[in-house]
Amino acid sequence: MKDVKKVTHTAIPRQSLTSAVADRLRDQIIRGEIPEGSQLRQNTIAVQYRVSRIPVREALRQLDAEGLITIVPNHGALVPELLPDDIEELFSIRALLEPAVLKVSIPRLTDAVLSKAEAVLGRFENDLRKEEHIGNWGRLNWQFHSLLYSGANRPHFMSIIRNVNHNGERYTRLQLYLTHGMKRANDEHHRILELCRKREVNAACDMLREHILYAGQSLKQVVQQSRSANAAKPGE
Amino acid sequence: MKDVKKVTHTAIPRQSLTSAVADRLRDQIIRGEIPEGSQLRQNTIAVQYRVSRIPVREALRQLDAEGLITIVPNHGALVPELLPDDIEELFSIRALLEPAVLKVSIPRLTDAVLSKAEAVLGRFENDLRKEEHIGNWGRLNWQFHSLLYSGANRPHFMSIIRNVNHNGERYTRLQLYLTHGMKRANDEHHRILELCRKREVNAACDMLREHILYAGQSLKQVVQQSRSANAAKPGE
DNA sequence: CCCCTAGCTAGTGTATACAATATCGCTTCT
DNA sequence: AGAAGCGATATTGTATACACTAGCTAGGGG
Repeated sequence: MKDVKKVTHTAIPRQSLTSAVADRLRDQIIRGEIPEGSQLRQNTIAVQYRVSRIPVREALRQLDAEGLITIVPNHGALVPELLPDDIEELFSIRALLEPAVLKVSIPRLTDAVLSKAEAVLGRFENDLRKEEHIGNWGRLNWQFHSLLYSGANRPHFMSIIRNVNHNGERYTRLQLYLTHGMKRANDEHHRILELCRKREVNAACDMLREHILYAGQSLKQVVQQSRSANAAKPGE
Repeated sequence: MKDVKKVTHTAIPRQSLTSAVADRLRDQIIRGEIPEGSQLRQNTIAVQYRVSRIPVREALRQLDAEGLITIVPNHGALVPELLPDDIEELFSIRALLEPAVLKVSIPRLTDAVLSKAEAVLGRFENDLRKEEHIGNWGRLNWQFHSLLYSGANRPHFMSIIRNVNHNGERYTRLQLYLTHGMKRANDEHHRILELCRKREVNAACDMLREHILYAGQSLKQVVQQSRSANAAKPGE
């Protein structure tokens, strides 16, 4: 009977409203549904989600610490603007941390994990064919990457990498329309996965680093172009 | 007259209670005044600081996102236990990120910054001689390191590095009693600073990496010993 | 006509009050 | 005596209410 309690406890992880609000806001920001520069009004969010402002405020504090929003005292929370320099920074952080984790992870990757990763790539390609529904590209991309790192058992690394990826994902949306970039990313994913299967640690890490750096470079270019285009016609 | 308003606005940056509470709690955790394993009772903290529980809760959310505490739903906030593996992880993150930032920073370091860093080392040695008052070693150490990186202008890097340093500082206290380690760290600081002055980028970055890795290694050893000693006499 | 200021309004910051949940000791039954 | 269930208490979670701040607009004075 003791087990029942434990099972229900893990089965129904009634998360606090704060966490729920944080998750949904994070998702909306990452997907670009809440665009950069937006003011996050506590009351508006509270009404939307049918909660009081307390959980909203706590969620905002958390997202601020994750780097997704910026809280200005007595001024509220903003989704910060995304500058090309930020992209370069975020992707160089990834290029440093992720290969280091992969290196430790590869020797401990099980076949189960590898085929899970393959399955994720399958779903990715499926979405890619449909052209539409690119909304969960970011989620699949993160699933793939984090699966590759799962053998390393490095929680601190993972927590940082996750945050940085989330921040980067905000930009990735822009690139989505460039099917070219996604196709290339997909090919690279397959080759990286293959190298992991063969346990070719150094080659896999090198390719991962290149993969990340290339994505950052091309993304930066897209954003720069998009910015200058917007600057040309500033009034919406 | 306009100026008056502006001046007072910048002069008295009345931070919110939430931020103030977060700062003081962070400090207490880093210094070890709140030891690992502690339960952070919202009410207790609120009474201590003469505030309501609202700012306390928000501060706790923030510290949780910074990795300094762990919030368990309906169970409160804990200062997590510090395991040797965590130390290794935290210091390898530093060893990856900080040299990368230093590399970009060195060419842009001004003489003013360099002498500021030197001054920090002076205060450090002063404290070292007095033997006591090692309480602000962590603060000085961080000042020195962040000064060296200040030329890079990499806010995302810095935010992560700051958090990781804070987490590591919790352990550093243990090593404080080993004056040997601190003396060595001080020497290394001087040599790193000298290399920065000479703009010998690669040498400085290499030495910084070694500096970090060595600190991590020796700290890990100390913690392991301390743990096994405590395990021998578990009942306090 | 412009500027400056006072008051109004929207929004954030904080406190108090209430609800839900967990913990621990006690009783009770076997 | 031991274990299971129940209840009292402490602690967290959430809502409502109030206080403070900032930004804007309209009105008055130079």
